[in-house]
Amino acid sequence: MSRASEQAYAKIRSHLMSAALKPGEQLTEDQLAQITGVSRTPVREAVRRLEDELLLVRSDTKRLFVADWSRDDIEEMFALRQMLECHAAERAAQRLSREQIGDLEAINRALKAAIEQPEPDVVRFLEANRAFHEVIIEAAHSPRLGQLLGRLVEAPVVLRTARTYSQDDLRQSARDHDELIAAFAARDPDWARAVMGSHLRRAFHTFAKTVGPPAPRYGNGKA
Amino acid sequence: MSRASEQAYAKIRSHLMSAALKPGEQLTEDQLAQITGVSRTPVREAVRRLEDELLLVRSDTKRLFVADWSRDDIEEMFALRQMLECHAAERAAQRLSREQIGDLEAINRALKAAIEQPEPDVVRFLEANRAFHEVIIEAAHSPRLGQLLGRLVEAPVVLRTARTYSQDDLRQSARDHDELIAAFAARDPDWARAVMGSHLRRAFHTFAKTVGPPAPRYGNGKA
DNA sequence: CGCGTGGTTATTGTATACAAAACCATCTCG
DNA sequence: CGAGATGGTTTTGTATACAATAACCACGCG
Repeated sequence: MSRASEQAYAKIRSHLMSAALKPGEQLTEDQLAQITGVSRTPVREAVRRLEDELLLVRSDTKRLFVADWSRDDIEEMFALRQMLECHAAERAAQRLSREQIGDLEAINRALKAAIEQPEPDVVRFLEANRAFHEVIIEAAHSPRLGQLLGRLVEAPVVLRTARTYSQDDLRQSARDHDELIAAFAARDPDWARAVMGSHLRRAFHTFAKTVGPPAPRYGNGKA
Repeated sequence: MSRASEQAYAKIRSHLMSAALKPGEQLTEDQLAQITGVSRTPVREAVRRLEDELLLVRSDTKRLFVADWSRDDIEEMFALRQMLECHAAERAAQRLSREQIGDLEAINRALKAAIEQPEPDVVRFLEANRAFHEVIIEAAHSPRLGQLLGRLVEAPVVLRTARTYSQDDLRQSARDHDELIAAFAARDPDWARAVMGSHLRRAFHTFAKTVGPPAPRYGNGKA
């Protein structure tokens, strides 16, 4: 993307991450233009992208708001992500090159290094985690699959950066990654799929704990 | 979406369907502005949408082209669609209201009516087919799932409207729909998923026959 | 004769001014 | 007192002019 609109995108996104812009808050294009230092035209471009990624939403009458993900939204998102990313893992197991498997090992070493400190470096962890999954999606050789996943993966992470991760949770993720690498090395698609499935499902529950209780089976708070 | 950009979107799309704009052809924003009768600003908006739907693509240096779907692209798309829409069928089986099941029956009657003529009305068939699947996705109650599917479903259909459908193929589709309705009425998610799976996989093969032979397992024509 | 190189044109990206639509407070009239 | 109309204000949508960048082409050099 071009310079100004890319810059606008990055800047708005970082404001969302830092919670300078809060879920539910209304935004105007002018306001974002001021924040980003470019005119409304590239801002509109950036906003469209962020809408696609579900970080921003529009009301019925075109007013712009910071997205506010409910627990149900997050569960739905994880279910879809699990479906797609299990598929990716299965394909990747049949396609990963030796080099790519080596890359995954290196990334996971970096991820472990970020954990094993007096105070785990969550930012580095998240970055390594993202890179790990990206290699897998890349290796799946399904461009549209990558595109669809790009939409889903970032949003809840970005909007809830404040959440706390226990060191045990992080370590379990690293172990999952180790097992995924083993499945890939064995070229076993079924194994890879199964590990990815439990990896993501656990990640969901870990994530959900910090958000709130599940919605009741029938009826809801609004009724 | 707003008036001008919506109009631009619809007009460009119909040009793609009528093959007035051919796969691989380069486009300029000015040219599209002339065709649609609005300025470049809403055209850019429309183009973004069409890029999202993979009907248009950009070269590495931002040049715009009509997308040209290969057989492999179409197969990939159908695989993703199958994964997502089977999920939708499963959820829909647990959630469809009596009214919605009635709607499906009505839509499928209309679909059959479009087929059972001396010369099947393919346009009406496609429209009924789209409506049928839409009810299911709606009933799945998963807004993001609907959003993802919206991306995938239209593109190849639009870009290959010229294809010919045999009356037998169309009849088989109608029968699949009948069985889906039966599965929904029985509230059997497994059954619904299975029928949807074979329905779409058959649709892919039907579609693929008109496109070309599968790519060889190793190597390709380019080498 | 091939290939870089500079200038020229075509195309996309950005800013800005204006138009249309939505919002909101207030007033009017039943 | 309240429902709904009304006008001013805010916000989004569109057109247009200009800036930046990429493609093109012709020319000269090795």
